[in-house]
Amino acid sequence: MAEPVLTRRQQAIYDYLRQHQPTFTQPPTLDELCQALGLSSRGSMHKHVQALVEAGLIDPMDGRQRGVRLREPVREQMEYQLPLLGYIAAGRPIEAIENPEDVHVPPNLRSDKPCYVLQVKGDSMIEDGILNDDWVVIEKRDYARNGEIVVALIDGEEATLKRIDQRPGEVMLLPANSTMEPMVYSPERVQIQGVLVGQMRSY
Amino acid sequence: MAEPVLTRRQQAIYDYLRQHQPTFTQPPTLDELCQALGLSSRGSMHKHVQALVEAGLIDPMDGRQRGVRLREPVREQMEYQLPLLGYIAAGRPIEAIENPEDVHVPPNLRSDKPCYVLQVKGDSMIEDGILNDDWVVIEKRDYARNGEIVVALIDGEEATLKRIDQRPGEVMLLPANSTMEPMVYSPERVQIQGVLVGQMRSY
DNA sequence: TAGGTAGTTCTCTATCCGTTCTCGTTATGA
DNA sequence: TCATAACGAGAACGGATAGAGAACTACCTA
Repeated sequence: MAEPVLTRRQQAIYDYLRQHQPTFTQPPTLDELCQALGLSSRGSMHKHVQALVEAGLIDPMDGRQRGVRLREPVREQMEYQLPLLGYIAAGRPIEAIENPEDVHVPPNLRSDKPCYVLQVKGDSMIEDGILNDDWVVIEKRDYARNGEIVVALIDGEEATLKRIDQRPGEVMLLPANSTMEPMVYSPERVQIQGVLVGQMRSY
Repeated sequence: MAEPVLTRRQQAIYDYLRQHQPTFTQPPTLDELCQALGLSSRGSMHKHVQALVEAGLIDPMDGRQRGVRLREPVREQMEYQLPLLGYIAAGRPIEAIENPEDVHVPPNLRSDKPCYVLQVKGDSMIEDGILNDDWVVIEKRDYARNGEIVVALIDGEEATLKRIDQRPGEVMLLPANSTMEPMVYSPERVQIQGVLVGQMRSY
């Protein structure tokens, strides 16, 4: 696809949306966008937004209110880079990297949802073919189906990469290492932070 | 394409664009280019830019404002692609794909030598974290150091992915699967086709 | 049912800026 | 000495970009 050619104003609006999207609780209205960028005409703003829709950077907002949504999936599909957020080791919090560098990830190793990369420390998933120092691609998600491998945060402080089995009243986190025992928690202690969608290793 | 023979001025403008492109938030206008290069006539600048367009170094700016964009070499994408040559399963020849498609491979999963990609069929390397359906990145090479994982062709017909141990008078191919036995051959029966440098898996 | 909110479409206007043109200067080589 | 190419200045034209504001529509809520 040819890269979209944006005018100055279109670029400014797009930049604003990308920069402020994380802080939005809901997408902005056209009037709010006008105020943020110093316009006074809703109609003019609409024209610019419409141009961004045609450039494929924003989802078409057919009449919907607060319908200005960045089109993440498609944009990142062409983008082969994901942030390497840190290291994950069983029993310790994710060790965050201060300056998340970007890692190349082939499109077939990720989903079309927002993803990030962690580097594995430890052997707790060794029998599932996930070794020490492997990179894992995680789809950002707060739920999982049984049998999926998830990044789980326990008591808000310990992060771990395990296969999950959710039953009424309890959650089991299953290592893939016969020297380790399954862990059982009450559901409210376990917070899912993402689901494994890809893995890479360098020799 | 005609070889680009640039005049002094054209070369100067092209150099300026290449040098300053990364710092642009938006492509420059002709007036801004004039100012940067010490001209005062937009029309003259336009003539030079037009020459660069005809030389194929700049995208045609059909009337667009701020349309002076360097034509990027399309090379970028190719750098991250390697051919998927086929499937490798212990004990059978590499099943070649008639039309080798290209697979995206991150630069840190390959070497700077020629490489290709195979898809693994079978469980013979499971204890080394290489599972059925994984992709492996292979550096094309006809020798290996002991302990490396190699693609080996036996008797010119059977290909297999194994860890190698070469001793005087014999070559051992070691599976990473406790249900399988090491294989021992005389050196002239074993031909090394490549060495494992990377691995990928999709969930 | 009325009124408010917010997206859509339209016209009008001003300015930016690419485009084309003419004209003059300088350097080079036959 | 003349033809030609490279270069530059400047003016005039017109399309591209931008913004304001009015009118309309769709939807939700009181």
